[in-house]
Amino acid sequence: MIEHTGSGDPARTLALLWRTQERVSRKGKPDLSVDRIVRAGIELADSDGLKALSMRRVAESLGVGTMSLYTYVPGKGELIDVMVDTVQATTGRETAQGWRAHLTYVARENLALYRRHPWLLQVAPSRTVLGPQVAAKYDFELRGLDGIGLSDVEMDSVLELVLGHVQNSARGLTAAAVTEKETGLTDQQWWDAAAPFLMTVFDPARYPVAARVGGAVGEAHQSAFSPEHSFEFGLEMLLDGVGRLIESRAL
Amino acid sequence: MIEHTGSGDPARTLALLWRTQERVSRKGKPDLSVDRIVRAGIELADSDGLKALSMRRVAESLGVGTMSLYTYVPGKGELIDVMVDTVQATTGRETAQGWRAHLTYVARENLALYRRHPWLLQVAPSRTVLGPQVAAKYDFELRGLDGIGLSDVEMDSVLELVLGHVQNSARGLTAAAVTEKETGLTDQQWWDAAAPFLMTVFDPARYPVAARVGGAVGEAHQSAFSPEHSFEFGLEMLLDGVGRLIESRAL
DNA sequence: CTACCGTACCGTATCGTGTACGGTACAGAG
DNA sequence: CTCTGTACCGTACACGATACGGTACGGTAG
Repeated sequence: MIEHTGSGDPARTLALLWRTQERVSRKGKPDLSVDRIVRAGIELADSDGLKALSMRRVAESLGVGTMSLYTYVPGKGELIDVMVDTVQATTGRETAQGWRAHLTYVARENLALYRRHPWLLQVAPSRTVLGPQVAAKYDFELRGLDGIGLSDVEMDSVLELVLGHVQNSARGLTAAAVTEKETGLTDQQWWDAAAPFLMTVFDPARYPVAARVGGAVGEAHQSAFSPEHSFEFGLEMLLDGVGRLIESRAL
Repeated sequence: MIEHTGSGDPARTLALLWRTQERVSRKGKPDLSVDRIVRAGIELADSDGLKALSMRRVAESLGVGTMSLYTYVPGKGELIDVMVDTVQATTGRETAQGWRAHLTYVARENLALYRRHPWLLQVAPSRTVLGPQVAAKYDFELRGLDGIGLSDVEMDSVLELVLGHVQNSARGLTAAAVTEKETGLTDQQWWDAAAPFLMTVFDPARYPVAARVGGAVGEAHQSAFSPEHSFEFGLEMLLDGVGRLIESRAL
């Protein structure tokens, strides 16, 4: 289940993200607000996953009617957009010495973000959410790459590459937990149910390398060691490549 | 919208993937079949996206009632699983000289696969679909990394890293098209609608680097050059890192 | 040839979505 | 007190997946 966001008018979405509406509201007593709704949405998604996020459930958790939400938020897509932007603010902004330490820090912070909010992986990254928190984070992350010889486009490409790797790693790290909640089946249970059947059908003669490697990976996975190591190992490789690029630009 | 797959019994799903059921069916005249259903599903997803894939629409395109599908397929999740497995068979299997050429070939083939079937990006990669085509592809892709000094787990990690990069690149490359279909808005239209508002709110003083780099990336994007280049550039970096690893293992 | 029965197919119903529309009730202004 | 704008919500609709209980027919047993 990949959720698409921001259904309609971009200007409307942006106004919401940047809170431009100046909700004066003399009349009536608004006990609801965009922030309360967004907070409730984040809580719900954190605990039960994106699939469980419905307007009805958000409204219930706030003790209001479903349609009341639409006074503050144009629709579900936009709500998710604001949730995404809001959550970016929780990443750290420490300045590190040098681009390599900076990118390592950025990678770790983003990985932690995905761990706190696994549902971010379920949101389709189709059109970037251009909210204030996203902008601030983007600015911070680029700042550590500024003035070391890379072009603007290269800075963006490098950052994108690192963040992409983080996202892949996050998938590996949180997949088990998310899938377990989604399907109600432990990885172990799933394997136990699948294994006997696979035995009869997965011919090691037809797939010799896959069988051997798959087996080894399965064993390594049980020691719960592989995903973290894979993250660090991939990051090192990337940074080495980036280092070479920077050196070539510095000449 | 990320679609989750394979709802229920793993054994049932695997039996479906490997076509173990031996549908003898003396009685009645089955003009329907798993393959026909899967083909229809792939066609529908190719042209209209995963979001448009509903049991009703698949049934309609086959000229049968919705519930008839359930005679052959346990549910929508399992249908998607079979679709995913089926589509893997279309990737090339040419043997290349050396691991670097092999990985480059594998990366390109996978990128092409995503281009042919963008909906693959919308399927949650939660639990690998262990079908015959996936197994065959995995085996082929690993074979080119066998016997060059890497451990089994390392072989898998390297492959995963490359495929992850391909997936990220595929997102960049196809995002525009998919999002356009999903939202009915061109990137250009979206920007035109968003730009005037962003001007008023996106303070270059607050986000100096982001503003500069974002602008440059936007311009580069218009020349439709960046994503392909980003794919190649990232791949080179990864392969350099892998080369270093292999050298260190060869000692 | 008839009776039977297993199976392919499907009509209907249930429950869950997002959200459009038309109220209702209340707070503040005149 | 009247008027009006707004916060909130009840209901309805158009989808979605899929459980359940038929129906109709082809092959087989007698």
